[in-house]
Amino acid sequence: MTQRKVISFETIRVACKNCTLSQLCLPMGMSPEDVDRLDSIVKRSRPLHRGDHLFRSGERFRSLYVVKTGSVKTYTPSEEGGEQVLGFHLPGEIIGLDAIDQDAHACSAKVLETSAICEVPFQRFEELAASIPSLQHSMYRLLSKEIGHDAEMLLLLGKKNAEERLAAFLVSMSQRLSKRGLSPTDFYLSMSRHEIGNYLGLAVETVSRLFTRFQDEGLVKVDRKHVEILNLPTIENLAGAAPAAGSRKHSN
Amino acid sequence: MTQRKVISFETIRVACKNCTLSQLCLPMGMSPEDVDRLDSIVKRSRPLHRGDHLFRSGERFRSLYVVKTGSVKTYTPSEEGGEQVLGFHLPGEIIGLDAIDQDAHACSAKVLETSAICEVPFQRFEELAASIPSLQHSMYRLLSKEIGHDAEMLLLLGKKNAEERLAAFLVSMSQRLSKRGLSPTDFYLSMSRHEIGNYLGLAVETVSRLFTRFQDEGLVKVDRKHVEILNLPTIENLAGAAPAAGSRKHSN
DNA sequence: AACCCAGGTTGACATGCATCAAGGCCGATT
DNA sequence: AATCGGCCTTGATGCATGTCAACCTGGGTT
Repeated sequence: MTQRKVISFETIRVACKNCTLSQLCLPMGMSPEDVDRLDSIVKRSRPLHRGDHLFRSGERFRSLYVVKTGSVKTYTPSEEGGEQVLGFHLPGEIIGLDAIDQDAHACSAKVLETSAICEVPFQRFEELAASIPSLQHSMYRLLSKEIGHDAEMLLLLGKKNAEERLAAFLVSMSQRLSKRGLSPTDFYLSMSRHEIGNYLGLAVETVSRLFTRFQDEGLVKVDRKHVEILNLPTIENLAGAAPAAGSRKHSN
Repeated sequence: MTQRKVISFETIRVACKNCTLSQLCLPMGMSPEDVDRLDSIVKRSRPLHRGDHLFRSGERFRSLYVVKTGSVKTYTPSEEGGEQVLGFHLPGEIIGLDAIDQDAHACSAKVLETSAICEVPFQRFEELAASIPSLQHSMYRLLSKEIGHDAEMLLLLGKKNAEERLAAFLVSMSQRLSKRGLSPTDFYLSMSRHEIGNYLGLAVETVSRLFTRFQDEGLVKVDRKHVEILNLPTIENLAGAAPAAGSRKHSN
């Protein structure tokens, strides 16, 4: 986002310790020497473009990926062209954790917009982690956090109605972007309505109608991919567990 | 299940290396000495009973739990008594991985039937793992596997209809039980229809109707909690991604 | 500038499943 | 053995959301 005019190779290959994401990425209390060691195994490639794949389902697992700028979606391609979107990944977020177990990727990762991605060869990382307890623990937490996040999605898909799902989606985007120092109320969605619907278990048409409704209710202002959140508290309420009063739905 | 007539304390406190679950639990290639070290940190309690809690949402995270016999459900209790069932845990399966990140349990774990549970104090385990690479790697895989499993559930809740969900549930039970050396086609469900419905994002009534339908179609024989699977291949087909031909549902 | 087209919106309709309601079954309690 | 209560089943009905279809819109191409 904030980039110098002259983009030299050096600028792109900014070290972990200078990365704006370091506080998200690096475990607290890692010594400067350890950071250098970690730094030395991280690969940084030239920017990837919309449609590029980080990896595809079935490929051998080699590396984890960290989004530096841009965004990535992960999805499981199915037989006849259909797919299930598993998640959207914003700067500071890690991709590929689910592949450790089988030593192969079970999902594909596609870049949604021009993005900078760090690649972390897992085997080297694992060796490094073995000698840095705080890194080790950090890795456990990362994996654990992913599990916790998935549990939230389970609740969303299992118990929430369309309105609550889209509200939760907007809140999630808002929170994650603001954590990155970006505006929590004004942002661009890099994914299509189609992909949002797929992710939330809704039809495209439903997503579209809900955006319209939210706008009519003065909760947001939407223009194509540009979203301005006008009334975040109300949206947070909608997203929250509480189903509309009088509904017995899923109180089972 | 297969238990000696005289259940002495010694019998219950069977060491990891003699545990029938050891091949599920222990990473391949751990030396006997390392197994002993692991063994020494595992606590084994007297059997727990239906309704007992391993832990409750909000409690400080201290230990992981492994089901030896019986079954456990995890769930997130919500405001007004409602809950979302996150999973059912059978022998050999681990509980509590999601709590590492926040150092606190975000869900509760309740025993569904008389069960034997191993408790693994996490801090000690982490120290131990740091010095045993294969254990370390095994732990990563465990966490990763959990993430992969959650992704499957996401797909189930996001894209499958009621029939596919119940079929997938039956297939999952069948596979997991058979991996424990139990019958893949004849078993007892320790959870209620209510809990199954909650887990699958369906109303109790729908679950009940589907069991009836499956039985009418000759796929299963159901008597209360006792399930006999008569036509596993067909059920596997139902569970599989493929939605009924002609349906555009969720091909988005 | 005219065209094209993918993505998005909107309307009309269909349906799967939740909801509501009533009754049945079985184990527990006395 | 009679009573009770929890769990399960079955039937009737309604609604949220998927589906189908038509149109709109803006950006890219020639």
